[in-house]
Amino acid sequence: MSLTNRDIATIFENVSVMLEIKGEIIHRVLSYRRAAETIRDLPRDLRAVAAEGTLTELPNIGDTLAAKITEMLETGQLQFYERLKQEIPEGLVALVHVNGVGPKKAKLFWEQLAITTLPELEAAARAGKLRDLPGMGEKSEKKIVEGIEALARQTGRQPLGIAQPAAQDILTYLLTLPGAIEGAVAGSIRRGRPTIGDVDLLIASDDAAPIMDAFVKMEQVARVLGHGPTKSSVELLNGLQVDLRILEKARWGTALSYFTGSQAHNIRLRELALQRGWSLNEHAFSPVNSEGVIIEDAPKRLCATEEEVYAMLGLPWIPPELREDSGEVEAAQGNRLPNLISIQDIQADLHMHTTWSDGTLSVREMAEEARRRGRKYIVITDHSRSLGIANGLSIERLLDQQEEVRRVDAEMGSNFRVFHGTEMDMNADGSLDYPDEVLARLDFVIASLHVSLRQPREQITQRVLNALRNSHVDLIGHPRGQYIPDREPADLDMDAVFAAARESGTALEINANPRRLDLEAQYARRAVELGIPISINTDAHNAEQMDLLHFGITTARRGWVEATSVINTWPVEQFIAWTQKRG
DNA sequence: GCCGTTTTCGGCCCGACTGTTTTCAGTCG
Repeated sequence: MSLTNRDIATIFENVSVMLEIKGEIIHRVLSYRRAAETIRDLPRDLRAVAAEGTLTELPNIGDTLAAKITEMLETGQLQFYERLKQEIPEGLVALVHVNGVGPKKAKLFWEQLAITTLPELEAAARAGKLRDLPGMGEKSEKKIVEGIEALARQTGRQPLGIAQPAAQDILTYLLTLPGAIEGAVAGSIRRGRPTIGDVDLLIASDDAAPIMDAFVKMEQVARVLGHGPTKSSVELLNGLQVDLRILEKARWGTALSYFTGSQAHNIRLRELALQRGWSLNEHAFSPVNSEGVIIEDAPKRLCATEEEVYAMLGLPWIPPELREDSGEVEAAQGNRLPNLISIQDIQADLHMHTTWSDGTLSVREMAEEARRRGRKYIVITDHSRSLGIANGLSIERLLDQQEEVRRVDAEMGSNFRVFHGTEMDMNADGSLDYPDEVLARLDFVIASLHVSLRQPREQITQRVLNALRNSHVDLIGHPRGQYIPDREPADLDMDAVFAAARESGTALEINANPRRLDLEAQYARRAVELGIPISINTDAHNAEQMDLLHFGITTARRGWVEATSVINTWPVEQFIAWTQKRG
């Protein structure tokens, strides 16, 4: 029984909560939590890092936690955790997931009423047994019942592609209200995270109260979680939580920076501020004395733009997509921030479908829609023969299609090129879905996983390695096969995939469809570090999906990707030369 | 428990809102 990165992250997270319930000092608690986050976002198998002996080079992993990781990898369990479970019931961890219940309350319920599970807590709350506990009352008891009910119907994190338009709609409404000067969608949506826990909106106004009132009274609001003069929280009918913050325009820079996060990035900024003699919050920079205490009557420094905030810290403005405390502050200090790719850099879409397989438009229509959106060339890549559900192309139909593609290419004129490719399945048995002599006749070959995504690690990794070793294969499409939020990625050995891609020079895709966003940012970043070419494509099955490209660009930016690493930023001549050289 | 151009020991970001209090602890982001 071997533990995965995710298992180990979960154990550290549980340890963190249990230590907090135990009353351990908060910094030790946070160490476990930060380590869990590091591991959860790690683009490599911990086993490989441990084998290299470089665990302590990971952020937030020191000697102690490295030893604990090693123990878990070797024995499948953690003695420290097992002992902790004797002391603190593991079930208490679930209690703190209830909105309004934290470590102190969980401990109270356990010690006073022997509650150790969610059902027990709900029963006690409904029976009115919580209200007489110290610090509790009828209201907080009712809130716990509601919190448990909310947990039950909670849909979990929302895909960026759903949350972003929803957030924009609400913001647009709020900006129609009198007194609303400016607004922004902040938080994890602004940072472009693939899934969104809650929506953070920011409004600049000198008269917050009426806007707040309108916000909590919106028709799609199911429940008001909090309602103060400058900060409110609501749960929408669709389960999405939306937080609204309102500040004056003169504080827009500090407010937007604060509300964009991430929390870890904010902490870094505040530490930097302290080093420079300032306490930073969402309102302003306040001068502090040598003990770090705010000097009350000294003038504060307000920032109306984010650029001013970063300038106060001696830094260039850091793009939101980088604000995860994953090296961006150090890069900014060293003037080494990446020159991130932008949507204008994209010249081509190398992955799209037509009515030949499961698309809704013809080759000609797709070409025209792509040209209308400013692309200079595209590759038509319909599904291959084994993917019957998507009307995959037999060899005969594939060759027929090539004639049509050539004809459309000629019709479109020399300023727009249409190439012929395929999105070929890597079959469950490890074979590729077309023979080499067929692949040799295509301009561009994508290999993708669509079936048997739950194969064991060695088996599914081998399928991808087989494709990478075929010189006709130019790109691995949506490499990890995830589908947000329903389907977990395949259990691929990404170290092995990267090594093989580096060897063969095969590109890896960032699929821009917000249900995929695959490669995810941390993997894209690792791929680029290794010199592996990237391609950002829409995988469009219709015209509308071509407009989702920006999600792919955002994901690439989160992965520190520059245009030079992305093959579809190239002029068409360079693209042709690259594919021809690959054979 | 981590981490380091103020430190290998002694720090570790900061404020809004709620409910129960009568000045504040707990929770959240």
